[in-house]
Amino acid sequence: MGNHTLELFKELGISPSHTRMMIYDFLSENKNHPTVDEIYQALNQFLPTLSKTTVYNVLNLLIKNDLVEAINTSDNEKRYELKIDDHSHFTCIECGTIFDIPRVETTYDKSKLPQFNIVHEQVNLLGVCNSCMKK
Amino acid sequence: MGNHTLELFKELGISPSHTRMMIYDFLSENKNHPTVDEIYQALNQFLPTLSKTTVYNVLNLLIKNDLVEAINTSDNEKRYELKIDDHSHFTCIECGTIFDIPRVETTYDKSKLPQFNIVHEQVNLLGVCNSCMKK
DNA sequence: GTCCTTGCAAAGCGTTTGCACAGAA
DNA sequence: TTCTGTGCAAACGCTTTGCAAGGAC
Repeated sequence: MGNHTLELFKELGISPSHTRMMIYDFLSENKNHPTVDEIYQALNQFLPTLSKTTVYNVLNLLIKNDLVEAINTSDNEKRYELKIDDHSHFTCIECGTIFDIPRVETTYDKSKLPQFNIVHEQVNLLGVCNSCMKK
Repeated sequence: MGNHTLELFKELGISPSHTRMMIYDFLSENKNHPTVDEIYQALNQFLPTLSKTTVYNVLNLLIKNDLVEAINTSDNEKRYELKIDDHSHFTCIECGTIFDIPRVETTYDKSKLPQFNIVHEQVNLLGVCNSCMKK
């Protein structure tokens, strides 16, 4: 896994520092859209001198290189995820958790939107998740 | 228009103060997803003692009453719109402008997502708008 | 009088910036 | 040496909170 990350970074010309690979691998292993604080808390055990600034620096670097995507949440806090598989999101309006779901297909006529050069689409379903429904 | 707003507020039990109706009417006439600051700047001419706190207060009140929806943008600033017509969004990745577009239909199988009670869906197309393409 | 809207000031909090230190090339 | 990754501290900007003054009823 780390080996794959190493090669990926080299291909993109990103110097593969320990911290950068740790953050990338963390996102690769934790598909729950963590916040900066959650990434920081988790990695601080292994990198005792880690700072949130570095987490921000690395995430923004990975975003520039199209490896990571930021999700803007309603509570003014961004969440981050690897930009690898094409999927959609379900957001629970009770607890705010974001779930990955299989890609939701859309149907629209591009010729009716000639004023836009559409390159990407996001679908977010909203509702109540299972554990919140039980409450 | 103001008359419609007055009745709408009364139905919902919202006391129809001048400031509240002004903010609602502003959103009704300006479908360009303004920020709090844009609303404040625009209405401050007519309400010289207006404060941003009041704009926040009113918007959050309208959100609670399902009249207004907040859009979370990538620049950590929320944008607001009336929650009336069912539409989708196109966001320009160059200038950040959000355009309303006709509702984009989705095709997914609800039975394959039994763990979620889906009540709403959002579609956001991303790309470059006309005026940014010319640059 | 009581309740509620408004708004000033301050706090809160996520994020970015300035800058310096240390390590890599 | 030069460049670059890291991290402390401070600044920044949007949003919320505390609280008091004034108006509505």
